[in-house]
Amino acid sequence: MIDAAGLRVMRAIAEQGSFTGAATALGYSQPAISQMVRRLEQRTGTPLVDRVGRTVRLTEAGAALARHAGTVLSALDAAEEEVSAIAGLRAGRVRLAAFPSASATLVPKALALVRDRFPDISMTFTEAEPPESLAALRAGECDLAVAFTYAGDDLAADSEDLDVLVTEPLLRDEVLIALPPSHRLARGTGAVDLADLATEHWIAGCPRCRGHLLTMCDQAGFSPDVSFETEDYVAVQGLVAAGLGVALIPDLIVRTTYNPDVVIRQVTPASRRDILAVTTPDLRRVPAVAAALEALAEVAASPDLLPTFPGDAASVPEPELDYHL
Amino acid sequence: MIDAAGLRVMRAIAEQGSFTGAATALGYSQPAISQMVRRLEQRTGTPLVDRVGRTVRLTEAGAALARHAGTVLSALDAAEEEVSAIAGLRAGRVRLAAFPSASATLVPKALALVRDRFPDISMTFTEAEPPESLAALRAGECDLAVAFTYAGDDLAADSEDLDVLVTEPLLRDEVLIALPPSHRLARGTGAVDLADLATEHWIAGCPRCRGHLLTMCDQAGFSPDVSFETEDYVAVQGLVAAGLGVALIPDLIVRTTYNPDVVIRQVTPASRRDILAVTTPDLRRVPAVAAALEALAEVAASPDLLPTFPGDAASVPEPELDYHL
DNA sequence: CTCGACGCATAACACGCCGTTATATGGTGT
DNA sequence: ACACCATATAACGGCGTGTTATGCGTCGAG
Repeated sequence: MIDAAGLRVMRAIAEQGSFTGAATALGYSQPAISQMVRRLEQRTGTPLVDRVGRTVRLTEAGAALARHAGTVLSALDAAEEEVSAIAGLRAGRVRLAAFPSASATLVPKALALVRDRFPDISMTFTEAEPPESLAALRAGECDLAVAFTYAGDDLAADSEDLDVLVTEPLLRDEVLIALPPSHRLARGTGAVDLADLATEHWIAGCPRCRGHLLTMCDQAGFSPDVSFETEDYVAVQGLVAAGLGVALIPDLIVRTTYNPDVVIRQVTPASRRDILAVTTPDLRRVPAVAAALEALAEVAASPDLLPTFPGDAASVPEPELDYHL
Repeated sequence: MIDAAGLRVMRAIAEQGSFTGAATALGYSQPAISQMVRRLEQRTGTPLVDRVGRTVRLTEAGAALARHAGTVLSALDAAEEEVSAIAGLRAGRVRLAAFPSASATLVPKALALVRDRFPDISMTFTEAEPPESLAALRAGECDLAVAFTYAGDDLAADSEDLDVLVTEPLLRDEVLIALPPSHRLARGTGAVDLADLATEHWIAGCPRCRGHLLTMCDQAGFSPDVSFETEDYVAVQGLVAAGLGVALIPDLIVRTTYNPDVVIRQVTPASRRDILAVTTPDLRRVPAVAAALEALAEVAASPDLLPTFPGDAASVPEPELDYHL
C-alpha cells in the first residue's frame, strides 16, 4: 500500500515545505509530486497535505508518514549498502573446498592473493576430496571447490555432476611413477613403460586414484596387483620406499611432499589429472567468488608453481624428474 | 533501486525455501517471483539466489536482503498502521478554535460527544475570536474553527477569507436588545422597534459586533451614540443593568451568561448572527476533523441547546424572551 | 530404468504505476 | 492591476509487474 517512493516524497515535502521544493530536491518535476501525493491520499483514504492558498502543509497523517520515512529509508539504504558492498568486493565471504594436495601451495597462495587484493573478503577453507567437495557445492555448503578429474576415464562419471556446475581448468598434473631406489627401472632415463610393471605389487591412493590406476593398467594390457590402499600419499611414498610396491603419483603431490627415498620417473602411456575449480553458474557471477576463482587461476598459471594447464603438450616443459638423483 | 516489494519477495524465498513456496505465500504466481528475482539481480549487479538442480538457495547478497527485510517491512507496517489508525479514528488530534460564547455549551458538548465516540481522538481547544481563528486556520495552527458572521453585512468582508475555506452552518443566533429594567420599553411585549432607540446611549460588544450595530442602526435610519465598548458581555450586561445604555446582544450569550438585572426583548428589524464551523477543504476530509464537525453539528441541532439553524424562520420557535419576568 | 511429478525459466501479453511536457487556475506581492 | 509563483489537470509514453501457457531439467518411485 505504501512504498518507499511515497515516503521519500512525503519526507521531501516536509523538509522543503512545498511540492516544487520537494520536486527539485528529488530531481522530479512538480506534477510528479502532485500526482504522487494524490495517489497516496486515495490509497490511504485520508488527506496527507492541507492545501491552503498556494502553500501546502502536512496533515497529521502526512506528518506521520514523513516521520516514519527516516526509519524505513535508512533501513533500506543499509540493505542496499550491504548488497553494494558485496557486489563491490568491500565485503563478502567465499567458502572454499579443496582436496588435500591442493591445500599445500595452490590454495594458500590463492588465499593470500585474494586477501592482498580484497582485505575485506573473508575466505574460509575446508579440505575435501573431489566427490565430497562437489557434494558440498551442490548442498550449498561451499561456494568454490578445487577438484581434479583424471583425463579420459572418470570424466564421464563426473559429467553427471559437472553438467550443472561450471569448471575452470587450473593445472594439468602429470601422473608419474614412484619406484623404490632398488627397483630395476629406478636408474633409467626417459619414461617407464607401464607394461613393464605388469607383475609389480601396486600401492593405490584415494579411491578415484585407484580407479585411474586400473584404467591405465587396463590400457597397458594387464590388471595390477594392488597390495595396499591409502589416501595418504606420504604413506604411499613410505610404502614404495620400503620396497613394498610401486605407485602412480601425481606430480603436484611429489612437489609438495617428496620422500627422498623413492625414485620418480615419467610413465608411458602418459597420463595426467586435470585440476580445476568448480562452482555453480550463479556463484560464478558472485564477485567475491569470481575474485577467488581468478586468484586460483593466476596462481596456477604462475611459472613458479607448475606448468600452465591448458597449453598444448609441446609448450609444457618436461617435468624435472631428477627428484632423487 | 531496492524497494519493499523486492525485500518481501526475498524474505519469502528465505522462509519458504523455494520460488513456488514464496509465490503461494505471497499470493503470486511462480513466474512473478522468478522475474522479480531476476530484476533484482540485474539491478544489484550480483546474483541473489543460487539455482542448483531444482532447488534455490540464497547467496550471501540475497541473504543480506532477506535479513534486512524484517527491519524495513516492519517499519513500513508501523507507518501504515499509524496512518490507518488516523484514518480509522483510532488515533488523531483535532485542534479546535472557537469564540468565547461558543465555548460555554456548544464546544464542551461537542468535545464530550467526540470523546464519547472516539476515545482515542485527542482534542485541543483554543479560544479565539473569528478573525483570529480563521487566521489560525490559514496558518495551520488549528484544524477547525467555530466562528460567526453577521448575516448580510460583513459576510462580504468574510468572503475574502471564506473562499478557500469551507463552512458548515451550525446555529442561527438571534440578535436581541438588552434594556435596563427601568427603561420605558422594558415592559412591553413583542419586538422593540430599533428606530425607537435612536437617541439611546449604546454599549457595543466586540469590534465585529459594533460594526453590526452600526449597520443595523443605519438601516433603521439613525447613527447610534456608542458610549462604551467592551468585548466582555458580562460587562455589557452590567453596564445595561446600571442604566448606562442599551445593547444588542446575541441570544446565545444571554442563554449562557444572563444577568437578571437586564430585560431582553426581540428587536425589529430582526437580525441574527450565523454560527458556523470553518475548516479547509482538505482538513474537512480528515476523519477526526469530520467527526468533530459532525459532533458540533449534532450538538447544534439538538433541541436542548438552541433552535436549529438552517430551518426557515417559520419553523424556528419564538425565542423565550421572559428571561426576567 | 523409465516415467510422472515437481520446480524454475521463458514467452507473450495486459494493466497500472509513475514519470514527462504543456497548460490552466488561482493566490501573492510590488 | 499585473506579473510571478505554486499547485492542478490533461495527455501521453515507458516500463515495472502481474498474468497464463509452455518448455526443460531434476528428483523420486514403481
